Amino acid sequence: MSPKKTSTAKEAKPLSRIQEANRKAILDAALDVFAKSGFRGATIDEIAGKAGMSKPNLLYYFKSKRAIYQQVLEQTLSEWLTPFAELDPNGDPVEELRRYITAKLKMSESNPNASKLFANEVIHGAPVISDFLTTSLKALVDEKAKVIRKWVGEGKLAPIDPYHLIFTIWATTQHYADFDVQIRAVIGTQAGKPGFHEQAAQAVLSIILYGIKPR
Amino acid sequence: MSPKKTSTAKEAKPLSRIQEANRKAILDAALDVFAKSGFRGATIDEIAGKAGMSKPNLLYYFKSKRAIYQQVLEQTLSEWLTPFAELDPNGDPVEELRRYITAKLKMSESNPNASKLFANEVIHGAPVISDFLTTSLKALVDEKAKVIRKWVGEGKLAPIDPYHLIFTIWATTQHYADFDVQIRAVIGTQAGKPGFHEQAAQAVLSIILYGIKPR
DNA sequence: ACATTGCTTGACCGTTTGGTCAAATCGGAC
DNA sequence: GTCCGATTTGACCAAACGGTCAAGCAATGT
Repeated sequence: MSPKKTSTAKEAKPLSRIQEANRKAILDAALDVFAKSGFRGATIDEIAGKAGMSKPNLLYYFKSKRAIYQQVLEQTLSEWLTPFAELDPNGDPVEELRRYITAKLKMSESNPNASKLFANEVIHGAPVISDFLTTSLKALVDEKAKVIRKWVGEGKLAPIDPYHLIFTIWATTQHYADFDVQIRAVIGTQAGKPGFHEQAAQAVLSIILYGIKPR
Repeated sequence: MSPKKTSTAKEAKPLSRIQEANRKAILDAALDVFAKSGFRGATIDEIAGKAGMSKPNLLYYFKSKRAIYQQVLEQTLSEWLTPFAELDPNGDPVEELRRYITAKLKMSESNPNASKLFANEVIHGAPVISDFLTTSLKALVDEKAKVIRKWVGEGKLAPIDPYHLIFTIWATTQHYADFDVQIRAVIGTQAGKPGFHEQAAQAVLSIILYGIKPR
């Protein structure tokens, strides 16, 4: 709008260069620490240390531990849902879902902390994002469920419940991020190897697309 | 020394009636609290309160917070894996897996706290049970993977990687326990209704057995 | 009745942690 | 250089928490 102030309640601050850099450092560090230790287990000191500053300095940029948590969670959520929002009603259903599942698995590999942060929040009852879940997320899922139902109606997908399909995709893809320690413990060395995540994507896709009954 | 016993290191204590009752009350309360708040977020005071006793009294039965956690985790783990261990190599593969998935979903419904406790532990790097994961669990999974591979070899299952199939089943079934808050937020009122978990089981089974491609 | 053992708790301690504050330092505008 | 606001931090505080301890209470055997 204007260089002056017209916003409802929040001032549109210019955000100096150093502010921007420090806020980013804090949020990056916070994602690590919150994902590793949960909200309660994380300490401001550790986040500050990882961000390369003192605790009071961190609190100069964010007014409380909760404020950092909220910010990093919010930021993570939106990027996490991007590929889901991009499911194209006009594309080929199987191809769209294949793309989505593949993208989600790649995200779980490249940024497992985002998944863990979210999982932790939800497991503990979503105290911070329950509003978001019942409004924005629900609306988005309802919309995509309609798309899937349309695909089913057109005979382009087997007759499955769209919501449970979405849950199944979320569950399987996020599992590779959230439970990576368990997966590594169970399958041993090969979990870290380069081709592993492609193999996982292949297997998950195969199951979800074709099932396990012999064909 | 001891009156008679000659056990390796631990004495086999008789465990009086009142001890048994109190230990059980503590472990039940601890499961609730640890599942809700995680290890770090849980407080001895809250566990003691829920178990109907004072904090020092609780510490009379368990020597530390960690000791309670270890015990409740251990106990939960074994019962959690029971239906997996019961996969019968001589049964019909599809029927065996259907039974397993159904049982697991039922457990997620009746005792979501067990699932949440475990999920929390693993997400945070499995500090307490990583030994268990790399030894007992790995051995069990390896054994069952062999069974699945045999089934595939006999043409009774489509050619899928057994480990990823197991992970997929774990992921989907536990999702209904760990993310129940999100599921309720997204699908609204019908999540609590009586038939819901049967419907979920139906959908999950349909996807894993037959896939989503039109047939 | 008494003693011994098991069970329970109020009061307390040391540490950790979220958050504050006043003072010091930095950095750009003039 | 000088000034002024932005940035940074050492020192500190209050609350929360895990754990201890000595003393009280209950139960059981003799």
